[in-house]
Amino acid sequence: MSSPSLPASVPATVTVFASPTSWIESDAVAQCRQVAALDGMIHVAGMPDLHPGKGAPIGAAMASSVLYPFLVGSDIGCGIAVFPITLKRAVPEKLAARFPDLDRPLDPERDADDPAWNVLAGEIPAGHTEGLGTVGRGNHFVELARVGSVLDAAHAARLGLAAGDLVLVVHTGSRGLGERILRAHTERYGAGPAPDPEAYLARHDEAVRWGALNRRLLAARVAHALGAAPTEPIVDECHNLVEVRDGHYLHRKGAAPGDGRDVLVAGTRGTPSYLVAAHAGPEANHSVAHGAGRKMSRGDALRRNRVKHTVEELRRTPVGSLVVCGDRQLLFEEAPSAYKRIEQVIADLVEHRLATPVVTTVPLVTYKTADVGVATERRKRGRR
DNA sequence: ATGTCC
Repeated sequence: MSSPSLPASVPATVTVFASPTSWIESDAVAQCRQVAALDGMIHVAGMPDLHPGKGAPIGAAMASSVLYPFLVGSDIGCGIAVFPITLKRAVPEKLAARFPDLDRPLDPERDADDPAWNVLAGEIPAGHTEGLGTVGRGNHFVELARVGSVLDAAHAARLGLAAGDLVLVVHTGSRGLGERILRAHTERYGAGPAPDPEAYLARHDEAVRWGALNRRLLAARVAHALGAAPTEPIVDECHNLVEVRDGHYLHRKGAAPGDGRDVLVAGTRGTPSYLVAAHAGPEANHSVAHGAGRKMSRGDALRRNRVKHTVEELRRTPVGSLVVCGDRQLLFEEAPSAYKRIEQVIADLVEHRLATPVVTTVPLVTYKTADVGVATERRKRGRR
């Protein structure tokens, strides 16, 4: 019995999980269609935080019979983890000053006696020590937050969370390692598929493990600096990776695994985040959103927010939290107004039955990059 | 996103 096979020219299906009132840039949808036209592509699922990326959309899960490294991008293994933390008092002003320098890597030899190494079980993946224990730039952060609303009491209790509890939220990835892995591919094959998927996946898996280790090291560094005990994460999902699933390659770029996992969907540095129970099916490529999603490009955000906001109001947010960020440009690029409303993203996930909110986390202190002195900042920027 | 383009 011969089964009818589709001609290779038929593009994959594209589904975007956002309500009509949600703002999705047409450029991002166009990128989804471009991806759908790639050889071997089966289905593209756009999450409600969908926005344009460099060549490929961010906030998308893309299934194909062919592995395309560029669809995952350079920050292989990037993800968000949540660690419970116990502190006697949580005064943002006092705690912000105690955050360690998370731009300085942990050196296995020089910092051999750093207690953060206790989270290391086994070898450092790929033997890669460059940048280990650092947060990076862009949308990455380490945040001390307080559990705000409890929206699913039973599920929150299972996670050991109650209103008022403190958590560390860590968003970072594989730093230079993932970038090196993608570059090794693109130098030879550009945006083409991986000719040896197993070889790419072996290196990819190391970057995924490195990212997870990096999040643990960062949480341990902060816990120790704040006088608390390091803990295991209660949530840790990676949103840039390839998963081999149902005999296909499921690429996630800014999309978290949504099949029965708990996921922290990041808000902004000035609004709550949502911990959700995800239950996304095949139509959504088993994925959920990873955050609020950019509403403005970095360039637009810098231009608009430089005239709209003062540095002071971005460092002290509407929810009363502090942002540690010695880089003014990054502060403007990452301002809450550069992002979509997290409530709308969550509402879209709920409406499409992809996730159920469990708790909100409200920022107290968000670390972006070391807080340099004003004089140093002026020298760096070379003006005024 | 990134030891990135001065």
